[in-house]
Amino acid sequence: MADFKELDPVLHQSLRLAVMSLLASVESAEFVYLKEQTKATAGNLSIQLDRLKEAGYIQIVKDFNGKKPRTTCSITASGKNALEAYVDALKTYLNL
Amino acid sequence: MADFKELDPVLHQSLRLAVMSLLASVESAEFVYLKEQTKATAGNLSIQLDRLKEAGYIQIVKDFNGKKPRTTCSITASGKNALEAYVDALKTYLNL
DNA sequence: GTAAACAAGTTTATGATATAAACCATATTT
DNA sequence: AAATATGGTTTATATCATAAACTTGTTTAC
Repeated sequence: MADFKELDPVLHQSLRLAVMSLLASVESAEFVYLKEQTKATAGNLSIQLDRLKEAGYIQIVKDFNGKKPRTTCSITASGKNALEAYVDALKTYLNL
Repeated sequence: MADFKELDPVLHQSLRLAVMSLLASVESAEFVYLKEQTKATAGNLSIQLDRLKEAGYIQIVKDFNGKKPRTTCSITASGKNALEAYVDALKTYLNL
């Protein structure tokens, strides 16, 4: 009877989920910070941030901090909703 | 701070997770039953059951029910442990 | 009694994904 | 002026997920 809901494939990936989890509780976070927290490689993080952006789950703003490039990410309303839905769906799989 | 643990790649897939979830709460279940409950195609289910078996998370017994082939699956102790560990790991991603 | 349809799976082929490794541009240090 | 560091992006490959086709045998319809 569990009626397994579809798990959003964008969120059902560990690095993207970790990023979303981090972004859910802050105003915004920089690439370097996300990289440290998730222990991801820069390449992988770069790609997964792109996918989250393509999905409309995060916003990415690029500017310069002095002379250094800076990539700042923040979760969107749509991203928050998707994350909540994902958690709900997961609950039907596990008994949480 | 969250310290994102590795998510067991065998369990971090919806059909396999659904199967494990179903098997966790029953003595055993047949292929056909799992197929109905998960709404998976037979081919996909066949392959994912193999992978769960390869991982040592389930046992598969094949026999005949009258004249029909029957495939019966049950979770192993190792599978139960892995599922618990997976759920724990997920909790560090989401705040459950 | 044989052709067609059904049941229970398995195998194959391909398209999508994840990730490491290589690369680029600029800045700083030696 | 090399070498190293910073902040990323691009590319190449190996793995994975899944649909579609196939297999083996059984039941039903003609």
